[in-house]
Amino acid sequence: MKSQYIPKATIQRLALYVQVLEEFKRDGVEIVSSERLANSCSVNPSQIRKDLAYFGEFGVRGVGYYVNDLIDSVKRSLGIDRVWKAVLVGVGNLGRALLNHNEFKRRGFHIVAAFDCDPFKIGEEVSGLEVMCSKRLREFSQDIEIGIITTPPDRAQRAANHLIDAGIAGILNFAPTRITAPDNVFVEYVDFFHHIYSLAFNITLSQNKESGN
Amino acid sequence: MKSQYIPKATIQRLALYVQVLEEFKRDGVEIVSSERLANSCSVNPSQIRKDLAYFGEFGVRGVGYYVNDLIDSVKRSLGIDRVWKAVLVGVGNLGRALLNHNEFKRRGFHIVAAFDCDPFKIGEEVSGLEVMCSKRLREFSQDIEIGIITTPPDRAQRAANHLIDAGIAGILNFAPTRITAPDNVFVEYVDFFHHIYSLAFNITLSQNKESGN
DNA sequence: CGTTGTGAAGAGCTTCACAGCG
DNA sequence: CGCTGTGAAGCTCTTCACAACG
Repeated sequence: MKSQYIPKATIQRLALYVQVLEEFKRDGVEIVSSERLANSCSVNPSQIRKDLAYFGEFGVRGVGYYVNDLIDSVKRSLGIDRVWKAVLVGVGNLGRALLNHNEFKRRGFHIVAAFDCDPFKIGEEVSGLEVMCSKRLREFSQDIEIGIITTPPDRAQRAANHLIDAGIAGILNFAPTRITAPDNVFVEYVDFFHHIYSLAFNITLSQNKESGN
Repeated sequence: MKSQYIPKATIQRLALYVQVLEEFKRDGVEIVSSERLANSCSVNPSQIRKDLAYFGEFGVRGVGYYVNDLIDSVKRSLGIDRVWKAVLVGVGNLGRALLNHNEFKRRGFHIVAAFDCDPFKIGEEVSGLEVMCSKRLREFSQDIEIGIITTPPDRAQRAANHLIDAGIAGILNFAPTRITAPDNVFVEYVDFFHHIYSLAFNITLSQNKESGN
């Protein structure tokens, strides 16, 4: 198959598969069937086989998938089989928490610099990095691929502009606001309020259903 | 229209509309057309009109939508026109950052208690709340609707079990692992690594496209 | 024999196009 | 006249069902 167009939803699931497969690996599981993996991910087994088929034939008919090999294959498919260099803009509560979060390094995303425009924060050391003025971002042009925005919403676009000037390839935006970027810069939004709103909606709906009887 | 079944994707977009509409309001915009709102949200205008139609007729033909009224209507539709009581389990870096994050209160989600199973953390005060042993969660049964999990992955299921025992209605899970819960408990996952993986994939793909010519 | 890989069918979501209405 | 609300068309993604094959 090895098709060219891959659904966005497939990519999100692949990230989930990696997570679940790494738990299987930790537990000493060596082989999984699409059915077993599907149960752990709450998706349909065919879905998994189709998702994987976009990238190659990773399984063995009559047997299943070798967990270690499949982890490597999926990581390679996603492009996370190497180190990515990132910078963070906005050293507030959330920014600090992320800088101290070892998981980034463990998963191959190395945060190599931290920026903020608050003069009181500049020069401070957070998690081994000296906080620098956002205007110095351009000096890092050669070095960086992903920018992480953790500023307040009203400064997010300015942070994005600095990152774009520095030639960033992708932006992970934690600020609760839309940002605009040229087409060749990918933007992903992380906003847990959208998730909590979704909870509120579903709970409300189920409560109405109960009392509506 | 006021249909009964509402696509999951619609709910996610409604959360986005609220965000963008509140920015319009801040900027003094009083009326928006579906087209203008659509541009700001990067969606199709018909999509917006259809999404809203699931809940009622909020617009004025020939005019558009009154921003203030629409914010209220969408919030009411989502069930976020009232206060929700929440608790947080896992007072690590991320947990602390969330407890200090005023945005929760501002949006009507009041975190009324914080729990952790580490004896060194119990009794500590974080953002005005005394950290309590997770086993005491049941004492809050009457009072809580949403549980926020910010434990390490290996303790997430235990945290979830405590929350479920306490009769929680929904769980927002920040731990990078799946958790199981009965059908009447809604679970939402927040995992920014899925987003960063998605960036890595798209960047890799576009780079391959360039060099592949 | 059992599980993958995949074309075809089905479901669900998005967009179109225009009637309805202020 | 202009913009909303909506049935119908179009499209994408998911699921089924089974051939392929180790």
